[in-house]
Amino acid sequence: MIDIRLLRSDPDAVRAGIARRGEDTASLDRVVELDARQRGLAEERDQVRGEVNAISREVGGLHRDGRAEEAAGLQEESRALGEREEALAAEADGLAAEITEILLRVPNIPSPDCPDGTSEADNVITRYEQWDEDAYGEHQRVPHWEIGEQLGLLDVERGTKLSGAMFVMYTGMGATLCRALIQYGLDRNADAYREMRPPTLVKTATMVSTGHLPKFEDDAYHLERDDLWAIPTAEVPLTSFCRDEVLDEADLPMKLMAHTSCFRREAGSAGRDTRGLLRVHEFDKVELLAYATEEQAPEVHADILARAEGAITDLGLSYRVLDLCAGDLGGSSARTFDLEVYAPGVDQWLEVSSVSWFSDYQARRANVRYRPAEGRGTQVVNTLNGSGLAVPRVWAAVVETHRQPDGTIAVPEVLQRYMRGAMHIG
RNA sequence: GGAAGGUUGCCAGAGCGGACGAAUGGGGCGGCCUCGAAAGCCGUUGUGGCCUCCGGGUCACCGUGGGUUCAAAUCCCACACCUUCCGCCA
Repeated sequence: MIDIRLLRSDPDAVRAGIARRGEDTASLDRVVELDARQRGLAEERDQVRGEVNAISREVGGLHRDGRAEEAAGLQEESRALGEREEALAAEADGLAAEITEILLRVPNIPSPDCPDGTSEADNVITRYEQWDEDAYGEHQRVPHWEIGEQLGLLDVERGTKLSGAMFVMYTGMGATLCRALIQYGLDRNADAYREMRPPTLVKTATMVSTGHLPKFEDDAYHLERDDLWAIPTAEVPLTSFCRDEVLDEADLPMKLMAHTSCFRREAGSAGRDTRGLLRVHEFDKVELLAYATEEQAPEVHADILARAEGAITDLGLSYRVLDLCAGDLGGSSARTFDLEVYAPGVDQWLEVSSVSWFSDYQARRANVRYRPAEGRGTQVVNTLNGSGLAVPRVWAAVVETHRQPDGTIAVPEVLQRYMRGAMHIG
């Protein structure tokens, strides 16, 4: 949630920021107007409450002094004030609820460093790593679903039989590779990130905290009977780990990681990338997340990006880094770098990590604060996160990139220890 | 799923209609004492909203949401969560 005080004191700046996303800013004007009315009413309500409190104290005194009969008039007066207070409170609460409802749908203000642009096409490709267009042989130009079928690593048909389209069944060494990637992703970050294992079903409030609700309701699986949501990423439970808490500055940055299943309805993507592992409803991912002060945030952002890159590099994959433009930024993010890995078999760049800085947007929703070492009061923390390793697309890139002329797959060295020492698949 | 008990400040724990933002103890912080420390003593110690002539003022918060009352931590109702026991179970 954006800071309503900033909207109040500098509405033009907020409008300009939101406009960079190509979003309509009319709702901001509406909030400014409602906020002014709400505060007026709340102030009046508090004043009336104060009068009621004063009278009650007086009545209390009269009762103690055994002059209860003298209190009747005051009680009558207070009752009338009470009715007025109730009316004011109802109106003020109604406006406050309306403001919150709008504000929960207003995205974050992009960082000034975030490039201009209105769509995916305007994202800035910052750099290519380990990539040589001409370095790929014919044996690498086979899509992973074909390789998976040849070597018995994927069973697309049976996955569909069980759960429908865009659900996957990994088989044999395919499943082992899946697990190896997860363990690899966790182990290489365990030096600085505390491993967590959160629940994958969460309450509505948990989804609201990260910004996945209310605006993106259609993207998530919802278990109606129990009113629980299947998490689209471990970002969701990890961001709420400290919800409604006040941390010590000494605890920051607090770095966490978790492997979880992730569930996405992919509502807007029907018919796109339906083959293989490019887009699936359920997948495994190792997520890195941190709570930090605003001052620490840039360094932590760089750390997560470097770690996400390191995992890809050591798997021997090619990738590129994109600096997302304002128009393509996720709603909660202020700045995002996307990592896209090159999969030669499908000849596509696959997004495998979004490394984002959310400023205090999520933390304000989640109400996560910290007590500064110096000075009084509390401050809202900053949150950052990114995928340390997202299994299906990395799995696909590994299989396609490391396919040998004889049709087998060379297991990257860093994974061998997690695959019972196997150096080849097939 | 059934039964009983519980939820108060950083922690423990009192309060069960009025002077309660809340006793008392512990912890933290500051000070005294000391060569230094312990002990002891004194003081201090929540969060948020709004207003502010920046001195402060005011309102809210005792699990959550309603209700009763001039007045609710305290009474009533509903819900959530926790603990224990029974049942079921990986």
